[in-house]
Amino acid sequence: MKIGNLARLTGLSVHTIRYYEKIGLLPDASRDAGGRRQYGMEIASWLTFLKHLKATGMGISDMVRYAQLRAEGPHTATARREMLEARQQTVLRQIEDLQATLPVLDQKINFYRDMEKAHVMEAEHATDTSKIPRIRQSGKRP
Amino acid sequence: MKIGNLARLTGLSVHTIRYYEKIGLLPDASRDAGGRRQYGMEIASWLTFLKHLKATGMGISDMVRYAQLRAEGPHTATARREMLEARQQTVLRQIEDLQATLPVLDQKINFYRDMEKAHVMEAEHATDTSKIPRIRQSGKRP
DNA sequence: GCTTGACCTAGAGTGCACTCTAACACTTAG
DNA sequence: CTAAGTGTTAGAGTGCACTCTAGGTCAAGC
Repeated sequence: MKIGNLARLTGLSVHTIRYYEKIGLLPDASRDAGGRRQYGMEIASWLTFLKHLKATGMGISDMVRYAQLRAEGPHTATARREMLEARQQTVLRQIEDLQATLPVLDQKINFYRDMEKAHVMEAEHATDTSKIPRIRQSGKRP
Repeated sequence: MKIGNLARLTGLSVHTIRYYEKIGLLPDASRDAGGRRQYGMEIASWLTFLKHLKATGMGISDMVRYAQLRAEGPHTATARREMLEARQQTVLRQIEDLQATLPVLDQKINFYRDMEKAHVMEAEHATDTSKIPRIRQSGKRP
């Protein structure tokens, strides 16, 4: 597989794949006769896993560290497991932090709803629409 | 309240507060006789709300837009509510995305656990420790 | 034979959100 | 009176993660 193909497959840009190789996230690719990078499927799954790590908020430098451990062989299994367990914890904390923002947003949204209602009532009063019966909209009219 | 005090109160740096003013996240502060910024408590709660917006992943430019709407007055209530509702949706999506990474991490962690177990067993076999009874550690010994 | 398109390199540029520097002004405690 | 501390400005610098440019090579189809 050539680099453009891998890019299409993974959703990364060709530029990004070369950049990942340069910083050590990908092993130096083998080359064809013309010097072009040749990839196998295992690189696609490695990139997919990297995308998952990225989705956890892991930074490039940690991902490089993980890639180095992986390259060192099976005796780094424990170190890698510990990195992933640490990630688990940060993901859980991130979820908590995001969840904590929801009530804040909710409260403000309701505050604005009240503001809008008051604004409408004020307008109604100002133009004396209080005696004009409100039109009830029920169901959909296309 | 002077800027250093506000910084301590909100956990932001003095630099950041001035930067926020420059880009329009904070109204231009009133100054004392010596030209120093003077703040009231309402700025502290505004900054706290901005921190919540930041925690939702909102970028600076959107926060500036929100601040501008706020400065324009109550007739922008609807626009502001819509911004916050959009935020709600992105927060929910972010939570989902993070939750989706958890099984991936779990799987890999278990994979490494198995790898570690296999590694230990291999080592035991190599050094023929199979007949040496394992020491059971129960409770704590300081 | 020539054009097209995919690939190559080194290195420069981008956008975000700060973060810091230099050089100076003012206030307050000892 | 002076030193420490806090404030001021314009503008430069930082770190991250790409993203793009210039100038080239190479293979395949017409």
